Amino acid sequence: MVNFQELDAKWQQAWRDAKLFEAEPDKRQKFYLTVAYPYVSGPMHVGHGRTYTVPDVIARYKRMRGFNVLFPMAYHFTGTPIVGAAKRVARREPGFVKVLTERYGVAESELSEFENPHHFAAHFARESDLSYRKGMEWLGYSIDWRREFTTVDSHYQKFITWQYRKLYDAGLIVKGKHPVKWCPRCGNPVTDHDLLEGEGVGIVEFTLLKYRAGEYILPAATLRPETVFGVTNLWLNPDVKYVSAQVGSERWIVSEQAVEKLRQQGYSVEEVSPIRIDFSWEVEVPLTHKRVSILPAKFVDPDNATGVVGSVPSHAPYDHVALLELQMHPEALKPYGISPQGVAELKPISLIEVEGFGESPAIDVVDLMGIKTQTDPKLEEATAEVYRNEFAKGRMREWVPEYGSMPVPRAKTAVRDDMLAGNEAATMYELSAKPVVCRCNTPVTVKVVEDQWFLNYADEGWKEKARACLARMDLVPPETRAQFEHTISWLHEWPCTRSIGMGTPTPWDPKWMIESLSDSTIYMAYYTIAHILETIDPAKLTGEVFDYVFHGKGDAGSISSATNIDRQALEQMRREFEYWYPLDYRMSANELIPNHLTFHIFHHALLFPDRCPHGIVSFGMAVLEGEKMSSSKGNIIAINEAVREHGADAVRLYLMSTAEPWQDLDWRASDVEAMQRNLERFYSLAEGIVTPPAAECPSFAQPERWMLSRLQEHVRMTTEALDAFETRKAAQHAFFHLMQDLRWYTKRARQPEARTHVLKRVLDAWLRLLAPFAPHICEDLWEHAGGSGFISAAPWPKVEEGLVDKGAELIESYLGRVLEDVGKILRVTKVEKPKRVCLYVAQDWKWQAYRIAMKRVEEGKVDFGALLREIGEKLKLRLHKSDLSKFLQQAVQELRGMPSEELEILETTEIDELQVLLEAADFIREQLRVQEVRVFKADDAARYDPQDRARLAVPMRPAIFIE
RNA sequence: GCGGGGGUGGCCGAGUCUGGUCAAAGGUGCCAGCUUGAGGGGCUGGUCCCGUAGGGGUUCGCGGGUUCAAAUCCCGUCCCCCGCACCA
Repeated sequence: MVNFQELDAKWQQAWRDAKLFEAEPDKRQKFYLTVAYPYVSGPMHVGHGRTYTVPDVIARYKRMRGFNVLFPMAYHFTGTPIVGAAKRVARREPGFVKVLTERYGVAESELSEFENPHHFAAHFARESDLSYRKGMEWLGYSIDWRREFTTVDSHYQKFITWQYRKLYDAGLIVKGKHPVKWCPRCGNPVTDHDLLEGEGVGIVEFTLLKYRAGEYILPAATLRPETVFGVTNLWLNPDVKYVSAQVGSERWIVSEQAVEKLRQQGYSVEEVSPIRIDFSWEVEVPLTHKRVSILPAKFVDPDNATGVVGSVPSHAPYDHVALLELQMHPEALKPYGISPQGVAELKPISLIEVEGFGESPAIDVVDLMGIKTQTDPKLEEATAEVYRNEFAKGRMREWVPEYGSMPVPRAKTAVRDDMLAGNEAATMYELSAKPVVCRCNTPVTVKVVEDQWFLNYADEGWKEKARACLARMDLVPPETRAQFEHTISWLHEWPCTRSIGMGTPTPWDPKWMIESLSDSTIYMAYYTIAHILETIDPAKLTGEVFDYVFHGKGDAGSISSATNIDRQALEQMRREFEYWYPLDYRMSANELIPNHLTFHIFHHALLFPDRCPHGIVSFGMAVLEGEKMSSSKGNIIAINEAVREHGADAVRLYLMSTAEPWQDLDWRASDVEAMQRNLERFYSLAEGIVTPPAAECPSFAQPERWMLSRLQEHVRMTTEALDAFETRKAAQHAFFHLMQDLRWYTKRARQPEARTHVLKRVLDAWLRLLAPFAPHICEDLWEHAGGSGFISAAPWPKVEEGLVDKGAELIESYLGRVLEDVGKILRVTKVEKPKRVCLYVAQDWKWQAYRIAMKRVEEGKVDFGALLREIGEKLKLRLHKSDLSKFLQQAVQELRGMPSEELEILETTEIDELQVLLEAADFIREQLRVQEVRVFKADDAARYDPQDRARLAVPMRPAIFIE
């Protein structure tokens, strides 16, 4: 049994000692690839294992192809989740603490240190046995660790400062306001990680339509401003406490609960006093200036927006049902002094037409769902149904002034914008669902943050640059291009600063931090100089330094004297950057295309216009036994545990051979175990090949020619696959398919010396093909086999065209088919122990006729009669026309179904069936476990053929007789 | 809804662009035989249905079409997954 753990450690140490992966600029062609650095909010799990093994395999492959490869790694600390996790420790949340202590091996006594986010992050980045650094080392990644950094290092912060100064100076950063989820008690914005309840809840924008009633304004909240043309009345809830308040220069009436929310959203709200609603008021609808009455409705929720709602019964199920109830129970109106007659006369006004619905979609849906009261919970669903259909398929009706026949989405924004412009409306944000509760147990609200900074991805000039960059890029898989293009068009202002979390202070407004996605767009450039920067006092890293290194501005001498940085260090950085950049391939998750990866393109297009990245490889997701993983809940397989159990190479090979990088990967423990066994088998097989002394090179027989030809095929396929990042396909050829061919060969081989020679030759190439996937085992076997140096630095095998032998392959598949046919017969006839197998190969005239037919088939249409005549004349056959015709019919049909490639091989190969079968007779006998195999020509008068089978013989298909 | 991707044998998945070698690679699971100190490992064979001669039948979400020929091309239809932002 192999001790993989020992073997892994041995070679990892050897690589370290040899500084094998420390990349320095030199004369060779470079290959620079990066993968998204990990966000370290927990241990490295098998999903990360896949993500980071792919670039390592590619890096190792490219190195063997002779490239000078740079593969660096860093850690992302920026943002809030790590801070959030530290807070959870500080609160000693039982579930979270349990995961940390029981699952992730954090000692109880250390917990207090984990209240510090830096400690928390550093622990999972480097310290823990489950950390990324250890995981990557244990997996044997060929990373240049000298360039490692974290995004909160002061050197990195200087780099981000430079980047954002540049963007700011380019006028691509704009100021604005935007709504965030906010915890009033913590006084902070909150993210999903900070929530006790309400994960994934969004923020929706309400338009407040200003209904006028004398001196008052009743701001009715709606998600659908375009329906203002269908308003029949206003709803207020008689059980709700309303207040009047001075909002700017206006006097608003809103629910008590709305006051604080309005304030948080930037409204000045003063002189708040309770007010009794007088339901006899009439109000004036904005835009249409129609006068409508106020009616009581229980469904109006004071906690939702303003607690004032306009009624559009034709298009809002709630409104329709509430109105219906009032019309059926006029007595309910009495306490409010409302005339039942007026209510009875209210009719829904239809203003949107929707295919597949009648006059009023709301009424249709309510009827269909059998909803009777405004407290029916099904109303939510009905509302969603109506909104969805109207938004997707609806058009404004012809009669609607100005907006007539407009599609609903356009009318919606047009009406809103026009009303806002005319001060007939205002905007208010609200959570899309409730409750949303902060971890401090306080309900979350929406706050409008003022003077937020945005990256202006809406800038057309910038978009154009990004598009130009994208157009030159290689995207893997190519289908992602549409997604990138779409994202570039659709992306607009992105809030790039935050008030909480870790990160770099915004250079011109240090109370803000650069947000985490925004500080991870060009760090690939940073890697090129990271190890040199480390030797420099960060205080000296002015903008001029980076201008020189990245843009070649100024000269090293004057910058050196201005900053006191060693001139050589400056020049070296410039050299490194010029050598390595642009980046060759960037790898990341495909779910990041809509932000991270597209930002990456935008920022490069602007800051490194001449050094745009060459390509992006987008990865699929990873799941665990079909289930999603979550590190905060602990239901993950830590990659380090898997490596300890199965060895690095089994894990690597498993991850690479199960799915292509862009496909989703499902980690299945039982399959990983199987892979480990496969590798053990491989190891002992290889040892068996290595051990015997090398044999002289005798002449090759058919099995040898076949094996060496197959090897070339696998070399070719593996190479092509890796060039296309198809790790799965590559692994299939480099491991499984080659293994299978080798099994066949060992059965087929007859001469021991040739066998030893060929096996050693195959293994030499095989180890190198497999080295990117299973580097530890391959190093070990390489050493045993007497290979020179590290296999990690050995040249990649080349296809030896001279060994490609399609004829030998044809013969071997012919043999395989004969064997299969005999096997089939044995099975069907249930003959247990056959005594004798006789094979009859087609007589010469059949072959001659076959070859003529082959030519005609290759030319295209076959005139059967002409073919029959041609053959008759040429061969001067003395046999029944019907025999020839029958044979030809079958032959032509078979030939027609043959792919042209195979037809060509068949045509150019002289194959002597009799000879082939005679030589393979022993082999066939062994395989079928029969006593005797006899081979005849079908027209051999002396043949043994008691059942006259021989007449069935066809070229490439001998007749068979079994006793 | 918008944008992107996908539905293949017990399971995972290749094959689809460029129609024919496709009853459909490979892995895994299951069954049988051999091997071995073992029910563990290795090796060999089988694994849609029927068949005592290499054959036939029915299959690649569903329905239709094009073609000598369709898992592959076209039309329709159902279902699943991912992203839709201020979050890594």
